[in-house]
Amino acid sequence: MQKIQKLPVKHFTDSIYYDLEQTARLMKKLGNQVFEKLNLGLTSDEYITLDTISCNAGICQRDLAKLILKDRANTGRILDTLEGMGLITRFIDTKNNRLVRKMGITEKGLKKLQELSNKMEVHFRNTTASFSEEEIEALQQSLKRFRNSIEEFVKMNI
Amino acid sequence: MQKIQKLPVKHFTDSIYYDLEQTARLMKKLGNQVFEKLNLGLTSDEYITLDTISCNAGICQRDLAKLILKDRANTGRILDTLEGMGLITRFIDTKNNRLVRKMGITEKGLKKLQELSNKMEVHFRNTTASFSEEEIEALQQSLKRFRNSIEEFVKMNI
DNA sequence: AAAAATTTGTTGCATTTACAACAATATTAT
DNA sequence: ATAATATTGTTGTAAATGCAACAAATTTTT
Repeated sequence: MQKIQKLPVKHFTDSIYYDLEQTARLMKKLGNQVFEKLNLGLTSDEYITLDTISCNAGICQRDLAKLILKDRANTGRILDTLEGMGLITRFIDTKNNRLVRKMGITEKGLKKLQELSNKMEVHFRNTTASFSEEEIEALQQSLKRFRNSIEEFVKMNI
Repeated sequence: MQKIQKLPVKHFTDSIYYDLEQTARLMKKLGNQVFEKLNLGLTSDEYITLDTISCNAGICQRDLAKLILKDRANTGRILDTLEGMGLITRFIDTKNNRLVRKMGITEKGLKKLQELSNKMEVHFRNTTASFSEEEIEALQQSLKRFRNSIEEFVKMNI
């Protein structure tokens, strides 16, 4: 007798899509609220971008866009802001024989990043207090597998 | 000796936030692309709303907003559209002695919903093919637990 | 009883976002 | 060699989103 695979989605609010989206939204909102409350001088998106640059030295804009989950246009705009604040520097370089704009974090940016990380540490510690490191790790692995399995079906225009 | 709990976040792209957001984004984009490709006459958000109404008869706008993950304003706008298409009806009722606008799906809406579900079935089946029902279920449970644990820290304004 | 706060939905606006079009350059195909 | 395609970043624009302000009604507080 053949095992019948039930459909993965019956109704939206029972689906994996709903759980994923709601959890992600909640996390994002929490981040935004913490940033607003602490009055740090950066939006959470700017902080995320700065952090990502700090551990991806010499990355180009397009590759950065993929990491921070924004399109090229908006990535450029965020970088304009960070550059204007003197937190990053941008320079022309080549990648695969093509001209690209690469960037790196400045001394000032590094200090800002350190400062913000310290200020936020305690706030974020609360949010995952009831989860062990292992549980979080397992969840991340599961999400990555899930993502990999659908990645091929999605046309990314970045 | 005390066990030292490592911080849950070192860098954004290594964090659970990143994995959640990227997975959710990918899923949403896939949904949008399928809807656009199949030319179904509804956006994916409208479909999701219609589906949610269909299994929550007599729900009011605010409660619906929480389910479809939009704020009250945008939920109202989506409902205007669906009502304009004749897929739902809206009526005044009371809830806790307060006047609210409730809604229900129409015959036409039900037919549309059925039609779209059939058309999309095959497309979504592919995307989770490499996952067993049990794995998906486990992931959903994990996400729900995670969500519950942070829910209290987030101020929802809906 | 009066005042303050809460619930619900709508309107308007400012921000964010996505997407297409473009320019410049390099690679690949014919 | 020429044309077609691909990569990268910017600009412009339309749509989506969130948020604050408002109105109407009810509940809670004083």
